[in-house]
Amino acid sequence: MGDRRAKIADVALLLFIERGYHATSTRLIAQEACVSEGLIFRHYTNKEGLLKDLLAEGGQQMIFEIAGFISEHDPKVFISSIIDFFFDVSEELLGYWRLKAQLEWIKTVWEPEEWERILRDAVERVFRGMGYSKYELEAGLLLESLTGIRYGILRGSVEDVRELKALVKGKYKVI
Amino acid sequence: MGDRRAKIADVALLLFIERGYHATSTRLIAQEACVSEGLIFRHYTNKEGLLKDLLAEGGQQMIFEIAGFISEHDPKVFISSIIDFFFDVSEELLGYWRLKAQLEWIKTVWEPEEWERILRDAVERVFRGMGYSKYELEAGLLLESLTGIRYGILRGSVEDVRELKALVKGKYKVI
Amino acid sequence: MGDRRAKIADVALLLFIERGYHATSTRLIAQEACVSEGLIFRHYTNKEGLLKDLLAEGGQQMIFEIAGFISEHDPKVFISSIIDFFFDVSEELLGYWRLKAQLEWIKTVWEPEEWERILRDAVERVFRGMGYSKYELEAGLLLESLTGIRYGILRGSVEDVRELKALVKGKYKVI
Amino acid sequence: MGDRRAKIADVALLLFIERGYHATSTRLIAQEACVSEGLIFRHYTNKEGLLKDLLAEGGQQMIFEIAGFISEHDPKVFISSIIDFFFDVSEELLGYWRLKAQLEWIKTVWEPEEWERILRDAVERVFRGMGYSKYELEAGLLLESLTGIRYGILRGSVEDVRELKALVKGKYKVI
DNA sequence: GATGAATGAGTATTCATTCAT
DNA sequence: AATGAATGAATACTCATTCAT
Repeated sequence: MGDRRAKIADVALLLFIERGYHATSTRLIAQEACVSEGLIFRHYTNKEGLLKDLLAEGGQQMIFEIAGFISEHDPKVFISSIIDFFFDVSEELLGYWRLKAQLEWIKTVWEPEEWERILRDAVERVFRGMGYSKYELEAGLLLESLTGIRYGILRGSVEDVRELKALVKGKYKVI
Repeated sequence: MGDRRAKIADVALLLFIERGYHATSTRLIAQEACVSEGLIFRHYTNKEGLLKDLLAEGGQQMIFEIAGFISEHDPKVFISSIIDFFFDVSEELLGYWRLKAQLEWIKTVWEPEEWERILRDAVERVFRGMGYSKYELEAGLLLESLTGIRYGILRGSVEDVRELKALVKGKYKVI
Repeated sequence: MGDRRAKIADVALLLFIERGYHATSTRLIAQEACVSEGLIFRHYTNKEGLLKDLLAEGGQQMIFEIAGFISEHDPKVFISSIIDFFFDVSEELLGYWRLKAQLEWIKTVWEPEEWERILRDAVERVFRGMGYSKYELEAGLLLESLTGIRYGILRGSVEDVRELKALVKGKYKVI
Repeated sequence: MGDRRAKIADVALLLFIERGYHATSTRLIAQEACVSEGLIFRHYTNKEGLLKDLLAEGGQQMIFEIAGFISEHDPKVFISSIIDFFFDVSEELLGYWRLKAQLEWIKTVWEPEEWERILRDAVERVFRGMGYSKYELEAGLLLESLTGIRYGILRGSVEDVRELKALVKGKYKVI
């Protein structure tokens, strides 16, 4: 009953995160999703196809979230928003982040996702607008630092997320 | 000739990084190391044992590198050193970083390595010594940001490493 | 549109010949015939049932072709006709021949088809009528040789079919 | 104990003949050969590799058998020998013949084996030496007919092999 | 220490077939 | 008559690991 394809995707995301993509067998996915193993391959060409689908969907949601503040004109509001974006990991996208984090290190050459390029462009534009001469460097620093923090949050090594966010916003004088 | 065990370890590290731990077969390791597959299991109980050994050895080297600045009393020198530590990835430890990055996201519960605890303690101590009231938060911010930057360096998303380091040192007024 | 059953049969025959019976999936048949996979099993109980149907239909056509000369009384005309029959593979029966050739070697015990028995009986009768003492042997020689030639034609190892036919007819003095 | 690789090859040949290449699973081969399924793939890259090996080995034996009469100068002896070659299927090569017969019809484009080319060249040379103007045609007729007869023998449709051979030799006046 | 043949459990994927619609 | 989602068993092949030598 209902959408088995979605069920497969949900279960797969969960398992990929827990055990890693390679360590998760299609048999396990099928068992946990209560479907036959064959059904996975009717809905997705490949195990890799299933993975890519998961990543693509997450990427789309990411772009949607970013769209909310990307055209903000007030630099202070923009920077505050982007800090929120990295600190407040929505339940929905939590899986995507973890999956991405896991896969990023396997392929030798890393290719930024679309949303990452969009974000970097926007941050650079804002910093240039604020008169920074080294706006690219400043953008890089902000984004890499925020990414590091987000990884810390995902990993659980950041104890007080709210306070840390306040600290970062303070450094950028946007609170 | 000579130390086949070391050859196995070297090759394994390289392959684990390139293709991922799970996607690297012991057969491939043996082939690339020009030894028999059986020999791997004479030197290491397991494929997992080989992995753990690699991580442990890297961790030891990490502690050794940290030891160079951990007891530094001058806060400025200390902070400058820790920034150097994260920015200047020694050729030798590059593999360890990549391997760690890859594996960090598979286990659900993340356990900090010994060197990570040592480092955090030291940073907190220094910040407290400098009179920061929220020294733990400041330590967290520095470490997560630097980790993010290091990941950025590893994956190639930081264009000008030297300039970025100068920028960070400038922010902490240690240059 | 119209006769989907026939469409399935046509496509199946083609694919069985090209790729072999076992290497042809019902899915592929369905795709190429532009019908759903399920429909195959409405019209034929089995994949094997489909195969048997194809063979049976070919066998019937074979009998029909043979009927044209089987009751010929003049031995010269009869022999000439049977040589024509083996040399001039009608477009329609080409698929049947190929399919038969392919399957003949899989079952350990080979059972001659009805048309093969009819043919052998007729040839033996004619040779006996011509006064051959070893008419069975002569019939066997003619039929096995012609079968060999037909296989040669099918696989393309006979370069000049027309000339070879003339040669054979000459040997039997029926030209 | 002993040569498991040879055991695998023997069993595989037998099964391929009985049930057909595609209908024979590697699992079955392993079971019948009393080895693990994995071992097949240590000795042969592929199931197809195993098949090719079988065919290649048979082809080599074929060339060896042909070598016995290929340089015969007396046309009568040569023709007599080649007829023997097709009529007296050695126990050892029986499997090869059946396997070849089975596979010949699956691939669309048929490529003659080395021994087939050697044989055809030799027969043409002999017929030319005998003064036949259409020596190529005569060679083709002999070879295709003999192939047909051999298939008949393999299939069991030739009742008295010895007598048929005498009949053929008589036609070519080599007895 | 070192080999390489051997294994058995496991892998992703495909198969013919069924069945509710 | 016709579909297409769904299945479970089977497929070729790979894996980490063992063990006699």
